[in-house]
Amino acid sequence: MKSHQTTIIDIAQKLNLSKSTVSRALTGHPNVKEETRKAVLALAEELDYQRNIFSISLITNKTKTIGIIVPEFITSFFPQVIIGAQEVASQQGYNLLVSQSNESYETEVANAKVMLTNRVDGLLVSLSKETRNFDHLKAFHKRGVPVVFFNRVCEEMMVPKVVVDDYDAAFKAVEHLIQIGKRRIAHLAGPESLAISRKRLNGYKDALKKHNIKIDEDLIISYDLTLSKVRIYVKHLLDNDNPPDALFAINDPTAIEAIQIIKQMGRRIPEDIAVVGFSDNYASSFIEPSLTTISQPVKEMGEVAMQLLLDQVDKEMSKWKPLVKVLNTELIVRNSTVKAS
Amino acid sequence: MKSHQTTIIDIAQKLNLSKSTVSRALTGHPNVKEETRKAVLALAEELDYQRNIFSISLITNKTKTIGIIVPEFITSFFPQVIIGAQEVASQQGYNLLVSQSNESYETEVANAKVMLTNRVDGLLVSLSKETRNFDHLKAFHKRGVPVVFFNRVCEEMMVPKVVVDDYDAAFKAVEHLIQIGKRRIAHLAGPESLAISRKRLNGYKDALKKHNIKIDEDLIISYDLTLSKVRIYVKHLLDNDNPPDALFAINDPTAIEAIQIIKQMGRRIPEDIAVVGFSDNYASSFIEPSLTTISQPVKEMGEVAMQLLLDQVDKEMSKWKPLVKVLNTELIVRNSTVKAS
DNA sequence: CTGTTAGCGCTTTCAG
DNA sequence: CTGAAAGCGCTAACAG
Repeated sequence: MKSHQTTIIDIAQKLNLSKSTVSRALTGHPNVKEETRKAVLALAEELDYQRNIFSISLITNKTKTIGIIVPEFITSFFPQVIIGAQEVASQQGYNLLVSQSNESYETEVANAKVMLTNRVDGLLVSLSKETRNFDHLKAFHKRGVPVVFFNRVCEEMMVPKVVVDDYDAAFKAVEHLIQIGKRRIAHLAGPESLAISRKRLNGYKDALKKHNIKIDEDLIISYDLTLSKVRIYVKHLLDNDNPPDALFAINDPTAIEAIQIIKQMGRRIPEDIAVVGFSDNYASSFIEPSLTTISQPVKEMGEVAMQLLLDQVDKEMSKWKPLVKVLNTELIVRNSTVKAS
Repeated sequence: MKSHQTTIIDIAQKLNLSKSTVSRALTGHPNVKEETRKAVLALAEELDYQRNIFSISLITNKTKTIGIIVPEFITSFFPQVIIGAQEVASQQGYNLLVSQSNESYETEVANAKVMLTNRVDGLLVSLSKETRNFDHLKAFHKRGVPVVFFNRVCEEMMVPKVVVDDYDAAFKAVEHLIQIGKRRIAHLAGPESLAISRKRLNGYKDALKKHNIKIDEDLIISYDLTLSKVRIYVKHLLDNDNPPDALFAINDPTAIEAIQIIKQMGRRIPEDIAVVGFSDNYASSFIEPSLTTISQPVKEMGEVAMQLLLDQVDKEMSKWKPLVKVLNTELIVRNSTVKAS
């Protein structure tokens, strides 16, 4: 005795109606006698009828589902973006298929394939740190499925993107360090493959230039975001004849890791070395000392990205516009640079 | 010029074969001449053919998709469970449809509906703090879709569950506080609707009983997990003639919040008041003082839950077994109870 | 307002 | 080994 799903046919038979009439009643088509409609709706309710999404998708070639691929959701950044995206999507009748690449290119490709197989109507992506080839994402365009990037964007694809002004934010962060009197400012940078790494690095460099501080390449360390490696770099920087008096980290998890190591090494923050992060993660306000950082409007980022994407869905490809939205950032000054009095 | 998806018919025509033969070649059916198979596979590759999942689901009534509903993914707990679940699922050819209830009963119901509409083959759930009615989940059973709970389980449904021994873990935590000399131990408990709240509360009480400490109901505060309210309760507890000398919090986010407030109030941790949490979140090791807590095998929880679920999928309902797996916990002693020497 | 018919793309008998 | 035909559940013309 297998459980049978109620179908339109079941309802049609019991009510002695044609399938099409039942279908019309169920979909709110005008040409149905009020009485008939009520009878159908009542029976549908009673039998717990549920439209079969597959037959509909088979006909319409639409799924009302948006895919989203993020690098990770251990730190609070991406989850909050997802919350924003989720909200906008469900308002407009779309579901979200969420997956995480785990910062691996291979997994990202696999995820993309799943999205393609499940025929998402659109795709939201923030790239893994390893991604340098974008064929798996271009495949969506070949199929007429719009793609929108956020945070970690692909520069070679002309599609909508939602970012913050990473250059400007980094500039602000470093200038802040200079203003509190720091001169030897180190930068723990991200991998060059990511545009955000390059932009933040440029902001760092230009802030130094503006204040006539010579750029010391020894103070710039580019790493692959594997947190366990931060220890090596921080030790390398501090166990030096001429150690830095400040550290600008590519992101908050890196900064938090660095702070712990600096403390273990017995240096004072911010007196010996000030620290600035990027993104204002959940933990950044209560690590000790609390972390000065750049806050990004995370939820808004998800909302805007989803809206940009939904604006493309259902439009012809030729009408797609590669809009780039730049959201505002804010420097949050905390104890890792300026001690509370 | 709309983009046309390659179909079996396209391939059949170009190769002058029947649809069925192409289909057989594509699905690895034995009765196909090697030569034919190769030709089909080659052309499929060339034309970037992709099986239409809807027609298949329409026939098989399966989606190879598992749904998972969690209360939130801001703290690191649930994301890590999801990672474990994801891994097991994809190994066995299943995709994951992730959604979060945001601790709201209504949203959980809406999410469940989405899962039902998308015809997931199985559902993994950790309940929202508000959920007291389970009709939206029982609906899955009516449709022959298996459900497995983890962490926040539903006691009235006889389905597989993956939990830790919350009673025992709480007992261990409180006994640890007693062993370091604490006697007035407060408990910031979770809402009564959640079984984990009740079990941890019982563990707390029984540990006190075992050591002949009278239970003081004034020291037990049950709250709804809204972090912003922790301030009120901690103040209430400490601004007292006879304040507690220890606090056992229902979970780590609560404990972390409490620690910050206790510090702001100028009390010393652990001398004046020791703090213990539950779950070993990402931030717990680096808050200051670092948090003594109960660690749960989060990733394993996801893996086991998914395996239990997949064991039901494809089996007849009559053969489902409501296994309950209890995973091991470990007390992690850190500076919030015992100062590092 | 209602019924009939023809598919959406695929798998699965049943015949060779 | 291959082909023809039926049909999964629904919608969308086309006729009344």
